[in-house]
Amino acid sequence: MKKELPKGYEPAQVEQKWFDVWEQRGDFHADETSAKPHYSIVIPPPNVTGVLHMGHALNNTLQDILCRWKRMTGHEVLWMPGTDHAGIATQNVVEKQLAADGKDRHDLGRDEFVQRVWQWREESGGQIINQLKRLGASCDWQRERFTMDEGLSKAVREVFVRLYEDGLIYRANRLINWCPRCHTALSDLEVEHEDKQGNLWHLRYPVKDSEQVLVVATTRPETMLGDTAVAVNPEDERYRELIGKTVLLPLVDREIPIIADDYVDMEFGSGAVKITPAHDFNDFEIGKRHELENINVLDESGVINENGGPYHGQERYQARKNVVADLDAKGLLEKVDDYSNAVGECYRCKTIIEPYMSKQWYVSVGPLAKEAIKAVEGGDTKIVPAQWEKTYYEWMYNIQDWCISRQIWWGHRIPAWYCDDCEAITVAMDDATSCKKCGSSNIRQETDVLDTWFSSALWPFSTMGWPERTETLQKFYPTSCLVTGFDILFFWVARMMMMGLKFMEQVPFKEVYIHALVRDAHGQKMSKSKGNVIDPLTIVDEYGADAFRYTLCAFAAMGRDIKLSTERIGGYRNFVNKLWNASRFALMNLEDFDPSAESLADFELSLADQWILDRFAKTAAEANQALADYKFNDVASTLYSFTWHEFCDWYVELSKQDLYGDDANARRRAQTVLYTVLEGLLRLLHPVLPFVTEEIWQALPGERPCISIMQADYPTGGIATIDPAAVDRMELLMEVIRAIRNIRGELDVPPGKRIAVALDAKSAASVTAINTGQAYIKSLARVEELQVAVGLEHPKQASTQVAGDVEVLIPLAGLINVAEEELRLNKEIAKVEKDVGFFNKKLSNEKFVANAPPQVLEKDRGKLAAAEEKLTILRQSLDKILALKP
RNA sequence: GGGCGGUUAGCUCAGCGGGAGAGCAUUCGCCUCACACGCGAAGGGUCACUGGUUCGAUCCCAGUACCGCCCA
Repeated sequence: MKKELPKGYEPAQVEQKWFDVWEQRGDFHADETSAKPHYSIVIPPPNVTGVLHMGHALNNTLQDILCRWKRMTGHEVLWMPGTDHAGIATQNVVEKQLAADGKDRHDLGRDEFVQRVWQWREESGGQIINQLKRLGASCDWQRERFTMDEGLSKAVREVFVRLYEDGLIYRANRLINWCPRCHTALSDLEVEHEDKQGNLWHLRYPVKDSEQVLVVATTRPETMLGDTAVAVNPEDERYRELIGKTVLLPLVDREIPIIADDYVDMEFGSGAVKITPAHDFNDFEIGKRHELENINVLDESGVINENGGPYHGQERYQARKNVVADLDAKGLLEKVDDYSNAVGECYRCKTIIEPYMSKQWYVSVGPLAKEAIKAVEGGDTKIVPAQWEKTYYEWMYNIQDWCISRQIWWGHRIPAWYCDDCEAITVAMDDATSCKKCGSSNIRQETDVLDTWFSSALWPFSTMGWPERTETLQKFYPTSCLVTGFDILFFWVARMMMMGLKFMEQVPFKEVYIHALVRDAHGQKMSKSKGNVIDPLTIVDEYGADAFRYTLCAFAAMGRDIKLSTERIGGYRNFVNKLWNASRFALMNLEDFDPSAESLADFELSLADQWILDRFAKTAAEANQALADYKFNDVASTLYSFTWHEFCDWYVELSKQDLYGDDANARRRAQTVLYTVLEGLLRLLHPVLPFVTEEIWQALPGERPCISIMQADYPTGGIATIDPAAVDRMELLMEVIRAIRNIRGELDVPPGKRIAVALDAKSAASVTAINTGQAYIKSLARVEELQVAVGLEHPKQASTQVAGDVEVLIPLAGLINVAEEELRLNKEIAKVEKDVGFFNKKLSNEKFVANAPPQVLEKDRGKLAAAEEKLTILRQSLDKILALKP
């Protein structure tokens, strides 16, 4: 498959082509009967309504890097994909469609509405799956699951029934968070708190049989319609006389007691608080303590109900205005302050929630949390970075029972039946037809569905076929790793821990890697309303999936948010192109090369060969370590600098001598090394850059050992025996080349001009090294004539630079401006003087010499000696230059 | 109110006990036969502040200031 690669890398067709091949061939499929060690990850299932955003892109790129890496290191990899039915979010989408036709879900009825949602899902749900594929996600797509699948629904029901039977699921009438728009209860986690600028109204409540008024402050004056007490602190001298008396609640003319409770903060406002047990969580607790009545004044849409007297039928904020106006008219409004406080909003529709009395289903999470805490403490599950463990514990220790019922239609309907004859509840695996207690068939099923997060809590085992004891579960559970953002640590990770331990009796994952959130270039959270959203697919179109993946990998440093800028992505696009062009260079020079006919061991490797092979070995080792440690940014930077600054900048240039020269053996040797390093480099890069590496790898000469690069072995270290002394010699040569280039650059010697260079080496070893590598110097530093010897006679007028123990001399002879050379030398001397001063000071410190470890001391002494020698040479050169001046 | 994180080159960020790093941006020189999405060279930082530990602190500890996030 020899072919000419285009001059610039064009990602679009390459990506599409390879993804189709991989998927159709089943390259991502996990085999549960494989004897290889397993590695498994379950995808955090995106909402079926979701469109790919930066968070998904980061999350899935990291998972894909891990999966591809593990696949190449001999593991049987299962990356389990799927989507979440996203109860409220999905129901909202379909309700919006209905609203466009002037209908609501009640016009359709429950069955038809649910049918309609399924239909929506068939037609337009799950587009995010195709978007993930565009990123190159190597999930086992044949196994794609959906939380409302038959199998997963069965798991949900099994879990519900067993928790109920164990007494861990119960019903209770409590205050819950209610979304007046979605018409459903929400768990505490589903409420987002946002600071809002509002008011604090100070209301006057007349004390009965007295001229006195009690002033109470509130941010929600309309709730006064449901007040059932006024509370003061028992220690508060101001009100001691009033405790036990009553006030006459204005507007509704209800008599309510003045009570004493420690909860009341004497410092806040007037020190007297209105108590509305049915509409405030704190008040609810106080109400319980004092056996106060709960008067609910709202209906499920946030409209004042019949308990609100004259305000009946008014929407809550309209009622607020009216209540305030009416109180003001009666002289009962003391004052209004500006006040900002945290307001709870529905996480799905941003409507301000109301604390609302209602009967809901709960999971008693205490016993489950206990196990989940133990599992992390005992190290069965490791959280990376470890700082998140603290957050995890904090939440687990303070966990509240989980409200799992939702008053919507899209979701897993709670498998409980109420008997109209005896009022017993029947909870069963199979749909009940009669009451378990009295046998009556006069029963009806609970209309509520379960919280979406209930089913996702089971994801790691439900997707593998639980409650059956499947082969998949046996092979791949517990999963190896979970990759997720910290925003769903509680929603999802904590609950998977609880459910996994309860039902599988094993942790759901051995490690949890928590990555950062992606923000815009200024650190702002990306949101539609701010208009700062960068669409991942647009990025993929513009820069290619590989470049985008590399960017995310490079940004994914632990413990910090990611500020994404398109400039950076452009930089990695250039990187991919660089790799592409280096490969083009290689392919052009490997046309007559047959890798199966050559072996590295057959050649006497050049200095450059040994150097690059040494660097490759170290790079491979570093990459593996960084991947094992989830240090994705280290992976990216290690591979970047090897590819660009070592392989391209140096080795490719160095190899040209041999590739273009007359020595056929040298050419074959260089071809072998070039091929070997490039081929290995492609494998090293493949987890991050799957598309471009496959494309190039397949274009390399010779036969491939396997059908796709993704099945090839991941390099872990050396591929040839290297003489460390050869590597040192190469590095000296490179230093000499840099020294010559420095002079050329600083003194504006035209790049095309070939010059003469004299090298005065201080050791025979250096002379040998330079003689061996003189072709490199001539080529890379554009040198015409090269002289080298120990104690070489210096040209009369020369520009000087020092490289190791080699004095680099470029004869001035009309080339160089004396004044500029003086300037350059002075600059260099100043630098080295600073070094000498630094080390002198350090080494003359007796305490340092007495206390520092010997290696440090020795190293510093060596550095001082080198710097001093360099300084001497430079000063001598300066003297010579000055002597030239008129 | 409780907790966590951040403050390093103009910008975005690595590093986290032994002479300050990268990418982008900047300056200079180059269309050198893989690549101008490129090549070579260069400039640029009291590592927020104040103390402490140490022979030695950007790095460890304490405090201050300012940003950001999570939970109530």
